[in-house]
Amino acid sequence: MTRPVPEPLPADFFPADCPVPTVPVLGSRKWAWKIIRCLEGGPRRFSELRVPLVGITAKVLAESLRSMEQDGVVARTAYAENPPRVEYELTPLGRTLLVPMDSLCEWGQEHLGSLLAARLEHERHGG
Amino acid sequence: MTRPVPEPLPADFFPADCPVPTVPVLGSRKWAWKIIRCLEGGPRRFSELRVPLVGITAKVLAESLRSMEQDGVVARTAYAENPPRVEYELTPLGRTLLVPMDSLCEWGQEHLGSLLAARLEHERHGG
DNA sequence: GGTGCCGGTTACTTCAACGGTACCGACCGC
DNA sequence: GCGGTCGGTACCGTTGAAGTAACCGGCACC
Repeated sequence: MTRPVPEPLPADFFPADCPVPTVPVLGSRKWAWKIIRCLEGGPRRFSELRVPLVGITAKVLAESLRSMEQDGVVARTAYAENPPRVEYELTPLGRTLLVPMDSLCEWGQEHLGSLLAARLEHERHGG
Repeated sequence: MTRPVPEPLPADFFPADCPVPTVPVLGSRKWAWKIIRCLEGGPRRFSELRVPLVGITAKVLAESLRSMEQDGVVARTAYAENPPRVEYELTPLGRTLLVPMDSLCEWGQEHLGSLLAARLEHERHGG
């Protein structure tokens, strides 16, 4: 192994169209990925989503859905009925997210425990 | 098409050990994934990392590295030399993150443009 | 003794996401 | 007119990550 960091990293190591920022763009919302999972099986109503998303408030769910609608991954359909009915579903673009999400979930199943354990370890030691 | 949402989602749709929360746990730090990419090729020094991470400040880089060290994905080695030398590298656990990251990057290369375009679209109309 | 390098730290500010509570508008049945 | 359902909005506070700016200790070089 005579390959101990051959060359330094250049300032343009990340090109302008680099997809790495994808992760923080997508991952910043706490509930977004759970919502995507809930919509995987078909359209769901607002109050129907609140059942599996234990602990979410109406406000946060509405905010998350609006932002996902804005991103084009979720479609909102309001029916002029009474009582009101609103359905949310994944767009084709939203469905494409299932692939990387599965990959992340697979990682989580194998390694998330180690990571959280290490995090708790340091919390105990460092205070 | 007689399958329009057959059954409602149960309250325990997400099991306690569900890996979906992996995403916000990992994705919350803006620079973490870029740092991982920088360390992919081998150990790097603190100031060496600042070159490709255009715009990061020493404080944020130090914070990010500490938190990643705490999570067990990065290892820090300080050498008692002068001027001081500190090297950071991926742990085996950190290397396992390259797989889901590649998956997300692949998604980003195909679809991140659409998402950002949709986001800007709504900013113009609604903003 | 002054300057610079390296790898930081500290204090302060800003900002987005989250959480909690309260309330709304329409229409129904009583 | 009263309450209930559905799908929200308004207001307010908290938190955690990011950004800005200033400074530090140790040594080497001049």
